[in-house]
Amino acid sequence: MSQLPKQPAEGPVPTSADVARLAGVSRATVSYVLNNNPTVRISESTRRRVREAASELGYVPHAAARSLRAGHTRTVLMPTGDHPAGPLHHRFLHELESGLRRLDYTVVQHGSLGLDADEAARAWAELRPVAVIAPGGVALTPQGIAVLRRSGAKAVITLGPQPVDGAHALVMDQREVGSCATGHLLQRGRRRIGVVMPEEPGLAPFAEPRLSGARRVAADVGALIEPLPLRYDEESAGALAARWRTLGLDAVFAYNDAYAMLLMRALQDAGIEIPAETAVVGADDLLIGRLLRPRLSSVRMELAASQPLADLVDRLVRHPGGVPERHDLLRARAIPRESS
Amino acid sequence: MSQLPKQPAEGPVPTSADVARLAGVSRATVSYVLNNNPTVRISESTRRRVREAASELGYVPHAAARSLRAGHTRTVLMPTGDHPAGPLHHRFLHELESGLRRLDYTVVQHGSLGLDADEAARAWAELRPVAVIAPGGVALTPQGIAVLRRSGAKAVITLGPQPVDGAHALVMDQREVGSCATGHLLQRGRRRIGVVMPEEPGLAPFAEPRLSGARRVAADVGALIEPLPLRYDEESAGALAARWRTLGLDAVFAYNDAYAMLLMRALQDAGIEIPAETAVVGADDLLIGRLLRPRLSSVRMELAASQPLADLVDRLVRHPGGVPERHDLLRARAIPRESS
DNA sequence: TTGAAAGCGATACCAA
DNA sequence: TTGGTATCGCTTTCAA
Repeated sequence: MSQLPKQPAEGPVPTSADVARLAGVSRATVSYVLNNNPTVRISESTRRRVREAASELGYVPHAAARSLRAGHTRTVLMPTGDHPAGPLHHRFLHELESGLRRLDYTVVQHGSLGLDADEAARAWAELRPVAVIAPGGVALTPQGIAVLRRSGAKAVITLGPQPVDGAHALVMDQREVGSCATGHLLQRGRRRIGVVMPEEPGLAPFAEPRLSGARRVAADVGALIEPLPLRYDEESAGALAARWRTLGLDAVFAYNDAYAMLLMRALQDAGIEIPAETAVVGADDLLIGRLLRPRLSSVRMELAASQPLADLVDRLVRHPGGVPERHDLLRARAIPRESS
Repeated sequence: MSQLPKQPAEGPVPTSADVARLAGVSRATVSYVLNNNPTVRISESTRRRVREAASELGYVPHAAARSLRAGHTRTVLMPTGDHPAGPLHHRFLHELESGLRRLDYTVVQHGSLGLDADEAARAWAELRPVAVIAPGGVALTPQGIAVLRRSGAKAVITLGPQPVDGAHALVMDQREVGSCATGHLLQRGRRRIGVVMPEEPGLAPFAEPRLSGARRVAADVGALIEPLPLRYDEESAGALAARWRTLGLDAVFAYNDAYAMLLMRALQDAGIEIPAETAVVGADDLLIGRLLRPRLSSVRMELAASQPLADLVDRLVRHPGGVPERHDLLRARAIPRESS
C-alpha cells in the first residue's frame, strides 16, 4: 500500500509497453482499451486487466508521442500579453478556455514577454498548435501568421480591439466605448469634450479606438474632442487639473473608471465643480466608482457568450481555408450617475 | 517573391527531411547545423546551404518530436486558477516566466477550470513538464504531486499563501499582511479590531491566513479580533455598517483596499466618523485609496525578485530529490494615511 | 479477439 | 566532414 510514497519512484516513466507487459497483452490492446476504440471488440476481462495495470503503474499517456503519431495536435495556443487583463476580459478568456476544453482541445497559454513578434510566432509554431488565439496587445505580423499556417495551424485568430490582416478576428471594438461615452455626454448638452489618453505603454491599442469612436459621434454634431495625455499617477493628474480651466472643456471621458477617479479627485482638489463645471464619465462600471461622491458615471461593457465562440473556433479548425471572418464581441452601454 | 502568400500553402508541414533534401545533405547534418552541435565540424558552405534551405521552406522544428527523442522536455507548466491575479502577482508571474525562458525553458500556462485536482494533474502530466509551478488557488493534492513525479516532473512547486505537503514551496505568507495591518492598528491604540472576511469563494486561502496573522499579534497585547464576513457589494456593506455600533469595534482591517473602500463608504454613510470612531486599514496600497477622503491607510506588499527564483527552479530541476524547500517571498509594510 | 510491425520527426551514435 | 540508422511512445493497419 504505497499510495503516497515518501520518495516517489525516481524510476523511468511508465509507458504503454509497461502496461501491456503487466497486463499480459500487446501494446495495441492497451491502446484500444484506454482509448475506448469502438472499431475493435475487446473482452471485458482483458479491459479490466489493462485498466488495472494502467492505474497500478500510474500510467499517463505521453501527449507528444500521441500527437507525433497522429500527425496533428489538439492544442489551442493563447499567447499572453504583458499587461494584466481586467476582470471582464479575464473571465471571458477562462470561459473560452473551458468551452474549448469541452470540445476536447488542450488550451495552453504562452507568454511572449521579451520576444519580438516573429520569434514569438516561431516559438508557438514549435508546439504545432491547431489554432492560435492572440489577444490584443500581442504582436502578430503577417509573417508570423504565415509561419503558424505553414506549421499546421488551421486557424489563426485575433482577439482584441482591432483585426489583423490575414487572420480571423474576434473584435472587441473599443470605438463602441468611446462613442457610447461621448454620445452620453453630448446628450447631456456638453460640446467641448476631453478624452483621456493613458500614457502607459500597452494601453494605446485600447485608447486610440476609444478616441476615434468619440470623434466619430462628436463630428455628427460639430462638438470638440480634445485628447488629454495622462499618466496614472497623482502628479500627472494634478498637472492636468492645474491647467484645466485654460482648456475650456465642459466634459471629459476619462478612458476608464480608474483614470476617471484619479482625474476627478484632482479636479475636485483644484476647485472644479463636478458635474456642474465639468462632467466626468469613465468606463468599466467598477463598483468603486459608485463609492465616490459624486457617483461616477460609466460605460458598462458586455462580451459575447464564450461557448458559441468556442464552437466557432472549432468550426474554423475543421473547415479551414475560408476567408478571414470577423465577429464583434463587445457591446457598450452608458450608465449615467451623478458625475455627468 | 511570395513572401506573403494570400493563401498560405495548405501543403504538408516541412520536416528536417525536406530541408535535407533541398540542401542536398542528410537529416543528420541538418540537425547538426540547426542546433549548432559543437561536437561535430561542418563546413561553412554546407552550413549556409542548410540554413538557406530551412528558411526557404519556413522550417520550424517539431517540439513534440524533439522531446520524444530527447526523453524529456524543458516545459515548465504553470496551472492558472480561476480568479484574476492582482497586478502585483501578475507582474511577478510574468517576470518569473521571462526568467525561466532566459534559462531556455518553455513556460506554458494551463487552465484547470472545471477539472478536479487529480484530473487536472493528469492533464498536466500528459505534457511531461519538467517542472510544475502551481499558484495558490490551484488545487494540488499529494496524489496529484505523485502523478506528476511519476510522469517525469523533476520539481513540483507551489506558489501561494501556503505550502502543500510534498512539494517545494514559494510562500507568499499572507499572515504577514494581517499582522502588519493589525500591528499598525494596535500601535494607534486600537484594541477591538474587526477583520473583514470576503465571502467570495477563492479568496479564503488569502483571507484565512490574514486573519490568523491578525490574531497572533492581537494575542500578544490581549486585543480583540472579530471576523466580519462581507460580500463585495453595496448591500452587504450597508448591512454591516447598519449594525456597526452594536459590534463595539474601534478599528477594522478590511482584507484589502477594495473591500476597505466599500466598507469605509458604507460606514461614512451610516454616520460613523473615520478614523475618530473607527480606524480603517486596507491592503495592496492601490492608488485609488489615496483618492478617498480620508486617505486610506494600507499595507504595501512586496515580492522577491523573480530572477533568483527562476534560478532556484532551475536548480531544483537539475538536482532533484532533495527535501522540499520553503522560500518566503512576501514582505509587508504598513502605509499609514488618514483613515487610521 | 489479439498481436506484430510500420511510421510520425528529430537526434546521436557509429561508420565511412 | 558527412551519412545511415536505431530510437523515443504511441496509434493503426494488416494478419493471424
